[in-house]
Amino acid sequence: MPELPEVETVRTGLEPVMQNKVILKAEVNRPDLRWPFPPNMAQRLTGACVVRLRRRAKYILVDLDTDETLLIHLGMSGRMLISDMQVGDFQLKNFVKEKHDHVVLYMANNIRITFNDARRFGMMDLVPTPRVDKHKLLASLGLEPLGNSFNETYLQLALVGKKSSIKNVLLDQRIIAGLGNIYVCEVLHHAHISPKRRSGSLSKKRVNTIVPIVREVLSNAILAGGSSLKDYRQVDGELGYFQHSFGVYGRESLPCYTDNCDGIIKRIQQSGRSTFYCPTCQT
DNA sequence: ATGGGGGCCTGCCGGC
DNA sequence: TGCCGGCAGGCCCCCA
Repeated sequence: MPELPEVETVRTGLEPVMQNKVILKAEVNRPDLRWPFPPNMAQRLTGACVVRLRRRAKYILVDLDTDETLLIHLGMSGRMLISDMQVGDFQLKNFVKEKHDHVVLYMANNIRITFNDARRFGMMDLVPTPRVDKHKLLASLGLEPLGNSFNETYLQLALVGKKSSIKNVLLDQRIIAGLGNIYVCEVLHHAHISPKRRSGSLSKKRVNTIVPIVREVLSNAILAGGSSLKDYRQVDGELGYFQHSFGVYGRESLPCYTDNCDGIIKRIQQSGRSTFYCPTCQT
């Protein structure tokens, strides 16, 4: 699931239970996710105090007082679970481990944070904090869509002369970092632009409309995530899997929501991935 | 240089 | 009930 808004919601949810807290113990239950964990990850996390949590694109960055940063990506199915524990739980090992609980952090505030990822497309790495931006996976990321540098001129420049479809370009993390399959579909639906359009064929005027729509769609989703984020004690503590209602994604064969449009949502494949759009109002 | 497809994994759902 | 194909919100990597 996790695109930028979901990752931001997870970061927000983790902040109060991790920031300024010491990791008493880290448990690593397998050698890898998508890639091997860094050497001695458990030992390097143990005893570290979390200084702050940041987000870059779909990555969560946990800065530690050891001058290392824990880099986390949730992949397709990664989740963070927050749960209470009794003092000493981590020594007694008496809590129930669910399938795919790959990494467990026992925090000094008697809270346990569990990284669960069925498909294991996620990743974790430990890198020196000053060099985290140079990490192979972060180095080539494009602009944050909610940052100040992302503007009409930037997008025009990024699209000019491009032969690939506007959908694939908006999905390209080297250009805009954080949009995924769902929100690209949503953005293009709002902008009334066909996902099949060659990027270079869009007028400047139409390109310009995309920028505020990206901002709006993402910030609304973050707001929705934030408001669905209850106190972890009241729910199951699962972060990263709240359900939104989407305007076009997943609505194949249903009527288009656009005002005065009587179109029916269609689903096609682009670069092997599903695209949902309205052939009537998206041109 | 860039675009497209394969592959990584497991789970779930619908059809037969 | 069981099996099978298709699908899933990510992204690296290889090939043309």
